[in-house]
Amino acid sequence: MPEAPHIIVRRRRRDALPAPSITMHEVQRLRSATIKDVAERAGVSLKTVSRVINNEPSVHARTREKVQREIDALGYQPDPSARSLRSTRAYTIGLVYDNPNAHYIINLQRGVLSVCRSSGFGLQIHPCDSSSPTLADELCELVRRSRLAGLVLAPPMSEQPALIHALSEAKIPFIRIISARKDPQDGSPCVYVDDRNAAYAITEHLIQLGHQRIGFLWGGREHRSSLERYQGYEDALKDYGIALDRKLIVPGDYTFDDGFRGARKVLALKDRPSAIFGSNDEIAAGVLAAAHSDGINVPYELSIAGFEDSPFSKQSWPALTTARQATEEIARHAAQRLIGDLQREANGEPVSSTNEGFSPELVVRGSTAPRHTAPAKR
Amino acid sequence: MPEAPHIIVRRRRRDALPAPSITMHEVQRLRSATIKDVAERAGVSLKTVSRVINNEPSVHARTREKVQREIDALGYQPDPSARSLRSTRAYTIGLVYDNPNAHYIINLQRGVLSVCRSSGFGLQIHPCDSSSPTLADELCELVRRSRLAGLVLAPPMSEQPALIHALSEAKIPFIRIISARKDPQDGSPCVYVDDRNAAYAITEHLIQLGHQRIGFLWGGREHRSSLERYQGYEDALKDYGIALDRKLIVPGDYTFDDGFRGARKVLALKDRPSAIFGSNDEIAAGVLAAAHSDGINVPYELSIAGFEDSPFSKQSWPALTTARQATEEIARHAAQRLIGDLQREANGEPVSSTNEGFSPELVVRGSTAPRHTAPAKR
DNA sequence: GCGCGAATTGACAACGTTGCACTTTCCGGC
DNA sequence: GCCGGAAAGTGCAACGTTGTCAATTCGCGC
Repeated sequence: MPEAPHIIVRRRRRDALPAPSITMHEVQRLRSATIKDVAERAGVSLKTVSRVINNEPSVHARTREKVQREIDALGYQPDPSARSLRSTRAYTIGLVYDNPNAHYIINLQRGVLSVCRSSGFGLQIHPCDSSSPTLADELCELVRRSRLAGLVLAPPMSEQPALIHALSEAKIPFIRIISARKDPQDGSPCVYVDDRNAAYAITEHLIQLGHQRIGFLWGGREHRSSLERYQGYEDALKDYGIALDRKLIVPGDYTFDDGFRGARKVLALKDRPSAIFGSNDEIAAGVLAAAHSDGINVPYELSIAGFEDSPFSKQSWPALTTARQATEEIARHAAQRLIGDLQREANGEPVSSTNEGFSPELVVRGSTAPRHTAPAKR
Repeated sequence: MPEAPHIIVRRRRRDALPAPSITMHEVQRLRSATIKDVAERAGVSLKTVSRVINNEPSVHARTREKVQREIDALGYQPDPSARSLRSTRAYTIGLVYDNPNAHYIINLQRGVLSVCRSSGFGLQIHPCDSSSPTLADELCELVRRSRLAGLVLAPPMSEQPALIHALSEAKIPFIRIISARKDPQDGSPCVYVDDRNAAYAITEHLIQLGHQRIGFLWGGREHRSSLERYQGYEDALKDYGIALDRKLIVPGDYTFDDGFRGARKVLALKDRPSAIFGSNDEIAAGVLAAAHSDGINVPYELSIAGFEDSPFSKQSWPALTTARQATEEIARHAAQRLIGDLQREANGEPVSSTNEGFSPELVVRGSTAPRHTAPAKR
């Protein structure tokens, strides 16, 4: 009976709670599960459970599954303090983003958080200024101070070579979420999103509706995505044999105001476009406002497409045709990869070397229609 | 020699470092001092050092000084993991929210984060399901597991008496952000936002534009704010001697779809309203879409007002008249109050007893106009 | 069956701190 | 000089996890 004294101690602790007003059942629920609980229920040792939690090798598949079942059943989550006290490893990751867009960030957080929860990592959010010259120092300092195991970098930070280089130098593990057509294979791990392909699909959709003169409003150049989206647009025009008209292409940032201004500009042309592709939904919102304020009927006189599938695109009138980015899922995969690599590295296993890719998908809504449609009479 | 094995292990650990390139001195610096080191040098017990660190009483001034000298000499800093594993005090607060609206959440986070940064606290974000029956357990669990010093509760969690009661019972410090006309003085600390007053201002604005028949679309009843906003509406009608017409008042949730449906309903009335007040911007967006789809000109045939000043309200066409909530500032004050109270309590000082209040302010944009204006001709 | 290396699992200590229950010391009043 | 009680200080266990190393089981060729 080697366990007897231990059990007695546990009893004492529980009885020490304000007993009269709390039933045993409630106490059970208030107290969170530990490895010990899982181990007892699964009929294995503490260490084996620990192995399962940390994805360590040399656990039999059957055992692993049995343990995992109990972990799920109990809703067990490892205690970060205890973990980092005992091992030298850290169990919190950082999510680094600038603040382009609340909806995007929230989904990013959701995705990363869901992985963190299921793998027992903590999450530290870190909004920052992507244009700060001391950003690299700031992040190194953050990692050191908060004992972060690694970083998830959102655009545009993920696309700054100097920053990436500094983090590599400092041996800080990270995963980048970037806009790219295919796996860049540049040696640093990333999750890539094929904006170019999605922009192609949007442009193609407009062309197939009969549009030949399609305006394009750029997003900010600090975002790789703006170039990719432009290239998708260009690719489609080329494939369909439509000549590029520079006058229809306007630089700008990912903002409502630039969308408004850019739209005003191309709509003032003698031979104005019958469709405008805004590089994101906010730009498209600006285009929509410009059209409305000029009394141009959307979509009958002007088709408008955005990019991102933000809430705005569903709530505007007409609702925006756009490209849906599975931000939450992308974030989940990024976090998965980072944490997976961290664990594999800790176990001396080789880390993954191929990067995952996503492609946003075309969502057709009311803001695009065939060219030459008569405006609705009211 | 009960300690012998211990010492051997320590040695081994240190020797395991890449020895050739690191001098003993550097190893010392890499490994941070522990209480044990301080205690040995000061010639007192571990516990006494612990007392000094935590400013506990029952330490002789002479001893305290001696220990403090060694702490300074060694540059000792307590290990947060060990600390929070063993003790109850913590230096991280939690931000608890359901997910109504990305923009609101981001601002909440920003405000809380800015205070956390300046006061050396960590922040743990915790999105959750406000309707979960086990929410109270979940939060207690979260606090325990993540060693949180306290919680910032956003609506609607902040308005669930059962939850508040459970947290109080569990002696978990928290601050609530709630919708209330004035300091509720119910004993639990809060920051209150006078939605009623702001809704009054919006309704008054519509009335002053000449509107007499003003539709009102409710938000979700689980939010105290929806009641407050309704009451502000009612107050204004009463003050201006306008009879309440139940047919103009539609229940619903804080959603686009309910805004759309609600608007359709009141706009189908024989004597339809000339203005509609949606309880938030999302509802107002639905109203706007309904108006557009019915070919009703906004604002000339129908004025629309929202509440919240979300990005949508600036980007829609026409832009929405709304009430601006200084969410970030409110969050900042809430966090300030929580952390301030925690520190005061730890120092044995009295905690603050009066609550702070805010009132959103009217923002007039293009979606509201005087009644009887002729529609713009195009 | 048997032996043997590999795969799997387990026992135990240790991470750095604080809570608890003590013991020792100090001090004032008799 | 002794007593009693408060103040000061101590020792030990425990927090929940992982590292080390040893024990057990498995699979397979003979």
